This record gives sequence, C-alpha cells and structure tokens, in this order.
Amino acid sequence: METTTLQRAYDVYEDRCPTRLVLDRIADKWALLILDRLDGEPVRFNHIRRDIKGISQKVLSQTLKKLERDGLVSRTVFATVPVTVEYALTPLGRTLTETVATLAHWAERNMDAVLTAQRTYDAAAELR
Amino acid sequence: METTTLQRAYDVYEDRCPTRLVLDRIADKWALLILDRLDGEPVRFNHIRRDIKGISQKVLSQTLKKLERDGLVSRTVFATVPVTVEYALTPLGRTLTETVATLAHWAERNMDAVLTAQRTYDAAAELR
DNA sequence: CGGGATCCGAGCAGATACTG
DNA sequence: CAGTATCTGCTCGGATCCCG
Repeated sequence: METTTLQRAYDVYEDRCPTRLVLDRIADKWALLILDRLDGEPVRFNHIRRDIKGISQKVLSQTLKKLERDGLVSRTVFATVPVTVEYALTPLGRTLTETVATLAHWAERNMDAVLTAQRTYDAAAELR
Repeated sequence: METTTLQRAYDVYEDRCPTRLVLDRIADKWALLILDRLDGEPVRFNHIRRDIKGISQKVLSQTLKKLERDGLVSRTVFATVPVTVEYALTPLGRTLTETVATLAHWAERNMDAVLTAQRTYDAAAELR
C-alpha cells in the first residue's frame, strides 16, 4: 500500500510510538472546542464552562488537564479569595488552533452538502 | 465573548442545528484514519482492515457506513463471486482529506514537543 | 471560584459465530 | 469476500456532594 502520514502515525502507535497519542487528543470533540474557545485572551474555568454549552465540569476539568499535560494549554493560579484560575493557549497550542480552525471552516462550508447526502442516503434506505 | 467558528457550530448544535454532526464525525479517530487511508485509489473492505491495524471489522463497517451516509465515501459493489466491494473518497470527501492531512502533519512535526511537555508535567506531578 | 471524589447508567468496543 | 447478529464487558460521561 502507499503510506500516508496518518497511517504512518498509526503504524508507529502499534509499536507504542506516541504520534498516535497526539492524534487521540486531536480527535476529541471537547478538546477541539476548548482549544477553539481559548483562542484569544485567557479565560477562567467557569467562563469556559458557560460558553461551551453541554460540557460537564468533570469533563472540562479532565480535558483541560490533558491539554495542559500536552503543553497545549497553560494554567495560571491567582491567589485571590476566592481563587482565580486562568487558562490560555501556549505558543504550541496556538499553532494547533490554526489548523483546527481550518477544520471548523470546512464544517461550515460543507454542512449543507453533508446534510443533503444524509437525506438521500436515508431515503434510499427507506425503500428497503 | 468573542465568537469563534467552532463555538458558533456548537451553539447551533444546542439548537439542534447540524454543524455539530459534522464535527462529531471529524472528531472520530477511526473515521480520520479511514479517510486518510482512502486517499488514493479505491480499496476493498478487508484491505482497509488489514492496513488499519487494531480496527475491528465491526467498527470498520459502522464507520464506513457513517462516512457513506455523510457523502464522504462511496461504496461500489461488483457482482463477482465472491462479492467485491470497493470504497473510495467522493469529491466531497477528498476536500476533507486535504484538511485532515494538515492535522496529521502537525502531529508529526510537534510530537516531540508534546512528549517533552508530558514528561515535564509528569515529573512535576511526581514531587507531590 | 475551581475544582476533587464518588456513584451510576448508557453506549461503545471486542470476541465469537454465522451468512449471502 | 464482505459483512450481520449477539453477547458481554468496560469505559466514558452525567449527576451529586463536598472542600479549600
């Protein structure tokens, strides 16, 4: 077979190489939404939670921790009362959001085409 | 808040708009690997299965069906004995793989940085 | 405010067996 | 060859309670 980039990444994962770990992070819908939300000025925990409707505090916390571990997001604690915590993109994270934005634009542009395809597919399945 | 593309997509989803459905598809690791594998000439079912190590036949079948429903992948049956089925990207699917490839390249380029960040993070956590 | 700890149910994934 | 069907985990995510 011809070898594509993603496939190489996967092959390597099978040998316990970590490119795939990066892919797993990218393929997480909550992580994508959070990264996208952090594009701009630093944001506080509950602020993110309010903005990304439907995310639970648990999942938000877990995902932020993963992103911080990967060096994509920074976490800054301010010793106020009560405590204030700000999350922001690291320079590395910023390079990723540029790519992620491309995906988002694709989704916006091609949403209608996908929906039309779905309706056609479902209509054909109906006949059986 | 400032409104980003992905956030708009999510907001709309909360109102049952379908942009988010597209994002859910994109955020699926198996779907990404399959789309990437299909970039090129048409491929048969078991061929994909062999190439994408670790995928089960059930998940491959389900994911291909979703991708076909979304109009990203085409399925062609040849009346041989036994039956031959070829999967290929549709023109729409091809526009997506271009973007996906960008993500894959990001992963390749920044894998080392991510790993270093993880080690630093874990070392710091170790001290507690 | 920014989380951690716990419990619980649904859904997804793996293994196996069977079929046109 | 290209799947479907079934069963069985087992993880993920939601809800709730709590704390510094």
